[in-house]
Amino acid sequence: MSPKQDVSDERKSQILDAAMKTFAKKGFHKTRMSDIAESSGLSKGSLYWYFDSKDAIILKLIDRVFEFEIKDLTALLTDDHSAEERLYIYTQRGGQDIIKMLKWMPLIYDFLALALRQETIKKSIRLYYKKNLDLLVTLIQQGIDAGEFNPGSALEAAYAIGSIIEGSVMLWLYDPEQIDIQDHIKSSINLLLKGLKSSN
Amino acid sequence: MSPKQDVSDERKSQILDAAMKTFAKKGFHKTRMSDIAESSGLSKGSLYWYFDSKDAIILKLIDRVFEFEIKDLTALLTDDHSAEERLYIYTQRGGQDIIKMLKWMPLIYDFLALALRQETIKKSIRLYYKKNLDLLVTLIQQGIDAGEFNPGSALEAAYAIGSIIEGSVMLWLYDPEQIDIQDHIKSSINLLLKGLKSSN
DNA sequence: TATAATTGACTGACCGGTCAGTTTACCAAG
DNA sequence: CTTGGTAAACTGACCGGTCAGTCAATTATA
Repeated sequence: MSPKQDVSDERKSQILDAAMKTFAKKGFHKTRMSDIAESSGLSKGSLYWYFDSKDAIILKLIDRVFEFEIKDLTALLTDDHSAEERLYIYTQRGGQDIIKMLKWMPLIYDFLALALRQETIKKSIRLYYKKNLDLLVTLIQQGIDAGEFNPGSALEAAYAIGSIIEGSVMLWLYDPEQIDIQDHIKSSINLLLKGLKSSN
Repeated sequence: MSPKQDVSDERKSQILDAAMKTFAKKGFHKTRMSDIAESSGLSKGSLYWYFDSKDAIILKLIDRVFEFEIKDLTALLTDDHSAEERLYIYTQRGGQDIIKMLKWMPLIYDFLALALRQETIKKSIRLYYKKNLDLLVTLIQQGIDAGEFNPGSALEAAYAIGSIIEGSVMLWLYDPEQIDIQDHIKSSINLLLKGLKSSN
């Protein structure tokens, strides 16, 4: 029997929360282990009780951020709206998620930059995109099968929609005041859907 | 009269070239001033003769990378192809440029991450996007005026196209083997153009 | 000969990681 | 309900490597 109840899960997430905040504000390099310690309410020594190194914290955080929460999205595949409506729902949800993530975006870009240099991290991100695209492909294929969309490559259309969402985030991030990202995604997708549905 | 001919421009670009290579490979933090010195063929002391600090080198490099080379693109606005053809030319050129830039992408993502934390850098990037979008808006408006495209917001369509290009790069970067970015951009733009031209 | 350009050994601040020691939580024996 | 034993949890002063930046000395050029 352990002489104490296990608090390690709680501590670990305490540390990760603190690290996430500090990394987002200052970036990886400028964040000191002592900053994380202070912000987590623990001591530097304790950080090393729960994590092997600063890098280990970063890696764990990447997993956490790109952990794929697709559960409520997969429900979209079986509900009874039209494919077009479901695509809208998908993109609107995406937009909302992104707005919620605004304060973490600097951190996410640190991760993306890191990923371009480290194959392991690249893989998690690839997986993340892949799962999103797969869902889109299925959704669009359903629309094609139902005669709602023109026949054509569902994959290509999915890439187009995925690109629009990713790219919109990019443009928005550097000018969040100017741009209403929800509107912008919506009108872009609208144009695209016209293309998907048009008869010529 | 200066007793020597001025070599400072040459040295500066020597240093910036070396820094760009090393930063792209290792990232800002892991790059040592001695690395840049070695790669530039100069000594560490000389770096400080031409630049005040490591940060100064980074800032200068950002200017250089996002320096907007729009000259040959503005020519597009006045040539005699159809708006649609000119849009294709624009996006194909974009694709080509991006492929050329592949090896610099990690560096560019470092910049983008930095920009989200530093207002000055953010401004250069905002300007970069703005100039691109302005050109697109003009191009599309010409298409609308010529009756080639449906009337509608040229700005919205420009955002859509801009997003597609940016987003395509994003998806491609993390899976460059799988994706042919030129094809992907082309088919996405195609779908969008169908939307722009469709009558319903 | 004057000055611009260059060098690289050196310095000192900084910080990731360590560890000897302390506290806490829990349990079993008295 | 003590008390004492035990191991987990926690602490922060400290260590040692690292590296941006300096500068006295040297070399090249006009």
